[in-house]
Amino acid sequence: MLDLKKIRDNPQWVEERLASRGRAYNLQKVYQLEAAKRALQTETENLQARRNAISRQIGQLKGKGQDVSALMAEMVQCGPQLQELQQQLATMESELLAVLAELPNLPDETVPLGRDEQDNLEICRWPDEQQPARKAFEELPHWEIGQRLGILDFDAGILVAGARFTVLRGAGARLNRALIQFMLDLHSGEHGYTEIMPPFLVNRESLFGTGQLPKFEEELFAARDDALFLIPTAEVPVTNLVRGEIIEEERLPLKFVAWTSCFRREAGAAGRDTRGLIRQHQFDKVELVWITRPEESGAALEQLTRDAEQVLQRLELPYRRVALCTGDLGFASCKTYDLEVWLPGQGCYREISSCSNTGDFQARRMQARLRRKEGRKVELLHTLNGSGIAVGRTLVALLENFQQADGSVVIPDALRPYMGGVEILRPQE
RNA sequence: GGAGAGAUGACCGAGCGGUUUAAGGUGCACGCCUGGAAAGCGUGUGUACUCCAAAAGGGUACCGAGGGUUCGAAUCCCUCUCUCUCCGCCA
Repeated sequence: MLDLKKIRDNPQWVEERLASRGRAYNLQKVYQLEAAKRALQTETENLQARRNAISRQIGQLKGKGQDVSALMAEMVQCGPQLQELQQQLATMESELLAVLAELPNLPDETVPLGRDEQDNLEICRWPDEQQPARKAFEELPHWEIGQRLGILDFDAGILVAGARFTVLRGAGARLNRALIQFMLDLHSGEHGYTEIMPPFLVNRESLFGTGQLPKFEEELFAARDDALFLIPTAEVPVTNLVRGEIIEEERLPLKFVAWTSCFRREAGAAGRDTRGLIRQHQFDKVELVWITRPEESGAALEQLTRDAEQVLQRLELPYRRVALCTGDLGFASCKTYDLEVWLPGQGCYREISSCSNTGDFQARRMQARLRRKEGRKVELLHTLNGSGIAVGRTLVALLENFQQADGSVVIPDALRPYMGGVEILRPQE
């Protein structure tokens, strides 16, 4: 959520920043509501002050056994009038909140201007600046590799659940688990993150806090009889760990890593990535979350992204880092780096991690604050999140990058200890 | 799922319709005292919004959440959420 005071003090700048996302946001309603609300608030509070004063007087006089009927008579009109004002005020406040809650975050000044993903800025490639060379044989897409190996069973997914669900079998299931374990060990053991195992179902308050609600409800799976939703990302339960908290400055930054399954309805994605594991209703992801002081979040995004890149490097998967342009930025983000892994089966780079600084945008929704050592002042925290990294897509990348001419797939060194020493997956038959 | 108890400021804990602008204690901060510390004494101690050009200083709201009764609600009524105890069921 945006800072109302900032909107009030610097409307032009805010509108300009919002417009850089590629569509016009009309803030007229905010200005009007805000001004009207303040006027109404003053009026209401003045009346409340009067009521309180007279009520106190009544109490005191009554205590002395004096007559209070004159004062009581005066107060009789006060009640309904006050109730009317309070109701108007409450309506106005919730209208204002509703408008504010749907405005996206302001892009950071360092974010490249652009309309859509075409305008994203490539920062670097790994292991070098070349596009990875094609192999001497025809490289297959992962769904074919996986089916030949007998580890990806798309038909079974459809059978037990439906489209966009997949069953992993044998070494496929093991590989998925090995990747999770490898990533968690790396981040908690070497990068200093605290491992979290959060609930996979969350309430509305949490989803509002991180910005999925109210605007993106159609993207979520909901529990029918309870006010709970399946998490679309671990960002939701993990970031909300600080909701409503005031954290002592010296405890920051907080760094969390969590494996969860993620559940997304993919409502707007009909027809896209219908084959394979790229776009599923359920997938595993290891997520990184930082809670920082405001002045730290810029540097934190760089570090968080490097931590995510480490996963790809250790797994020897070629990738590039891309800075999203203003038009491609997510709702809550003020700056995002995507990591895109090379997929030879498709001959392109695909997103495998998205690392975002949300500044104080989520913190304001969550009322997550810090207390400064000096001055004891309270300020909003900054929150960041990034995939470290998407497990299903990593599995895809492994299959496609380490496939051999004979249909086998080599397991990279870093993963072998987690695969019980298995070094190569061979086609069945 | 059934029965009961409860939810008050950083923490403990009183209050159960108007002398509470939330008693008292602990903690914390500052000051006095001390060679230094402890003890003792004194002062202060939340959040949000708002009024004022700003500061100083006011005002309003917040005693789990939301409604209601009342001139006035932490206190009475209703609904919900959560916690604890016992019973049942269960990985």
